[in-house]
Amino acid sequence: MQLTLPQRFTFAQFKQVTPIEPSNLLALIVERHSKRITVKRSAVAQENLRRIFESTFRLANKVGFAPMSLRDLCRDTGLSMGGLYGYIASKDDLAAMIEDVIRFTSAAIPIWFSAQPTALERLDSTLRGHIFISELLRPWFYFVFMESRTLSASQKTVARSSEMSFQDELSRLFVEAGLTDTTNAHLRAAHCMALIQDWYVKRWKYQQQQVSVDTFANSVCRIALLHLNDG
Amino acid sequence: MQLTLPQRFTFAQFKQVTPIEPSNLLALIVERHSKRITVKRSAVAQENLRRIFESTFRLANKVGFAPMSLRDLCRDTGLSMGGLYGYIASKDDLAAMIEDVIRFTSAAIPIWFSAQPTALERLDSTLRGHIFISELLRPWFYFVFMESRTLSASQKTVARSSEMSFQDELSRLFVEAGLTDTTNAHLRAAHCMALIQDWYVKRWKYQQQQVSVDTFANSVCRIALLHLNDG
DNA sequence: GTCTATAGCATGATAGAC
DNA sequence: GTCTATCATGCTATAGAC
Repeated sequence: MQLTLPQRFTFAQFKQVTPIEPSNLLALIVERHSKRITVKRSAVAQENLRRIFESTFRLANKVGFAPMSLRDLCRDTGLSMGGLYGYIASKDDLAAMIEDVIRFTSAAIPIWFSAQPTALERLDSTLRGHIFISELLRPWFYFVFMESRTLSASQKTVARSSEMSFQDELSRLFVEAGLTDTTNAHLRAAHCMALIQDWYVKRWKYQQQQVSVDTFANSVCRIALLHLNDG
Repeated sequence: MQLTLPQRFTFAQFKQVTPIEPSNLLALIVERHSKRITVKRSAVAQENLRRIFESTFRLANKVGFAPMSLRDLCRDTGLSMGGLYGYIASKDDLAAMIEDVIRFTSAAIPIWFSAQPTALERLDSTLRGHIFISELLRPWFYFVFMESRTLSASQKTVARSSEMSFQDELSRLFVEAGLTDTTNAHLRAAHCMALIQDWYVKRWKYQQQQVSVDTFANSVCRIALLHLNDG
């Protein structure tokens, strides 16, 4: 699916056309995990899942996912221990469901803007798209950033290759936009990833300085696209 | 204490003059926590502490600090549960000792280069200094980055104000170097922090791309100092 | 579909021997 | 200064009532 947006679009403009947003995520998750979720009425399932994820983010961001007990999660969601296990297979499975959302989302972004005419426009849009979707799904992105290192070796490989595939996409766009030195293109792409991740990882900093998401996106795009012809 | 180094110094040059390095950290820690550490012979204490930190970094980076059990830590260090408590007051205290090292180090960096003649040189040196010291003490920096969010509210405040005081120092240097827009200076300083943190947080990425610490430092300094006169 | 009750186990910390 | 043994607590996950 491709998105139609003006050049240098704003967060407000993005919000109106994005196919992925908090309110339709739950239906997606219920569908992708229908084998596991025993609750049949979709509306009930979505509401309880919404509470489960909301509570998980609140508790995990306060004490970390591993120390967060399922008893705390039950108290916070209003579910019982037994009830909770109608929605998740295990505590690890809960983390894997969240991971899956981010992997799915990250893979979708470059496709949204693949039809734009110039490499510079695709670059600018892809960066903005990533920043804006991470703003909409901030707790999900934050969770995956912080918890992915504690996954099993095989899951960690999947998480890293998902991140690298987005970074490689940026790299290719830099080359298309005129960066002939591929080592430099890789490094610049890594820098872009680092800047964007900072937006959802160190949010307290930008809140404190009252930096808006549009100001931030403009700043990142400016750095990324600067001097694209002198290496 | 101030350091004498050439402009755009390399990691090899930095290593020869840095007052903080892995081999003298332990003496510093023993001194700063002498009230708590019951072991009197300093050589024994330092060797056991070295093993405790080494094992903590290995285990915490594999499964996280909270899920790491003190039994695992004992198995890895060769100490018994009782023996371990001669060195740490509690599991939380162990994390606080590591935090303290990074706070102490981060506060020292700007002073090392405060006597350099121009703001541009101070900026370049301060950035390199931070990158190179985080290379030397990578496990320590990584641990604090990952675990500081799970600290108590008061400890979290201390950690954040330590990070902000370094960032504000960068901000001031940007203004001295000609950035008249202070909002822009703050944003640029935050970007610098994000890029540097990426060096020790996502090391696997740079190893995979075979980027050396000197190449990385040059790239960050280039971005940081670019167009310092056009905002 | 959701609850209560509990099995089975691992944890952080300490007491006291040597 | 380091050990072994032990305590009290809290955990994940499940069984079975309703």
